Amino acid sequence: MEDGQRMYSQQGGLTNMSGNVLPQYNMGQDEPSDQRKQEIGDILQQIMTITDQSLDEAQARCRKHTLNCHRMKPALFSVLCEIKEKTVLSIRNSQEEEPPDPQLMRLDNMLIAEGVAGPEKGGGSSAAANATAAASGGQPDSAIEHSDYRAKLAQIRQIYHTELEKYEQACNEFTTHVVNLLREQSRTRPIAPKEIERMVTIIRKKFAAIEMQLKQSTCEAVMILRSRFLDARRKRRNFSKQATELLNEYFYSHLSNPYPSEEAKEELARKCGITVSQVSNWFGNKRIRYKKNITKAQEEANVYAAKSAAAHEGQGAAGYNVGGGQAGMYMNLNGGDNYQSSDNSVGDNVQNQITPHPRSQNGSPHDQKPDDSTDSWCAGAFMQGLDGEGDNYDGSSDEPGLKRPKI
DNA sequence: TCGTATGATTGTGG
DNA sequence: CCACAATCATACGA
Repeated sequence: MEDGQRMYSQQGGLTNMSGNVLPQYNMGQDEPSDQRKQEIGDILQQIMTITDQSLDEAQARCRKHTLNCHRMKPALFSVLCEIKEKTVLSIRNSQEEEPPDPQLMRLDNMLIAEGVAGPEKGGGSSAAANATAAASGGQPDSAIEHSDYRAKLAQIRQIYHTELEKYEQACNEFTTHVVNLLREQSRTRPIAPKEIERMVTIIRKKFAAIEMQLKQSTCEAVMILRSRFLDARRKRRNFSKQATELLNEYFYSHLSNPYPSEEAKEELARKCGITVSQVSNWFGNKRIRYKKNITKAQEEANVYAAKSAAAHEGQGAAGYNVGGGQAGMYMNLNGGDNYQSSDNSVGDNVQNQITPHPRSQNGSPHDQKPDDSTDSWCAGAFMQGLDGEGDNYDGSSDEPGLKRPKI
């Protein structure tokens, strides 16, 4: 109470100061300034002391009413609002304008890209499907995983949207509540509409932070889902038999140069229902494993050669008769006794014999004759005859005999 | 359950 | 960026 009084006495100066301000608000124009000061002083005193008084409800209502009805009230209200704005609110004001959070943008982008936060429910769903398809390269093999993935993603999306809605609703409810409260209080406290607005933005910001957390955890969930379902390494699927067949056919029919061109890869990918990079992987693996175990591969080569021959019956299969003399040929290539025929132990010997494939491949394999150069990828000479132009396995190649590989 | 096959990834070199 | 080599992680058959 004493404090209040002291402050009040200090505010005498303020009153004077306000006296300078008040005319701006067009108040009390027709009254002598002394009287005005007196009245303002009264009101201020009431304000300063009102909180220290214990009032029963009736009393409080009565006082409130008196205050509210006072003709000086609106003007004082404005002044106090202004002072408040200049002191407290301006600090907040300075922090208000901030650039869009890059983190939030990242999260938003990801959620949209993953089809979680799509434009609409339907759109989101198709976006999710697209994302899935893009990630898989449209591989029909893993359709089950994809539907599973999509279901899980839809679940995440559902939770996300539900939560978002909840937050939004809560935010709106809370905002309304606060606004109402402030409006109510603005009858007795100097609360300008601007301040209410500001409070609303503060609330929205708080809820935006919560929303961001939701987005973050949603992103995490999607990432986990992705890694679980779309990490092909973890979910390795063998290609279909047919696909493997096609790839093997190509490989063995281009054995002297098993480097399909981009177009050939695309074609193979299309035929096999796999991606181009899978085709590349396949050929990469095939080449390396072929080299590592040539004898076995040879047998396989013969199988495919025989198949091709059968497929092209009547065209003469002489060119595929790589079986009989093959081992001998290879022995030749490897200097005979050096070669160890036991499984998986050919490693070093073979590795030393083969001619690494040079980087430069001029054109598609279809453009290359089996023996048009000596830089075969893998001692390819003994394969000659297997290699044809495309599927033209007519065996009519009258190329000269075997070439000795570079050793 | 174990060994092998196989598709994918990683690291390296050109 | 591509090919290769090594390696990983899973699929699959015995």
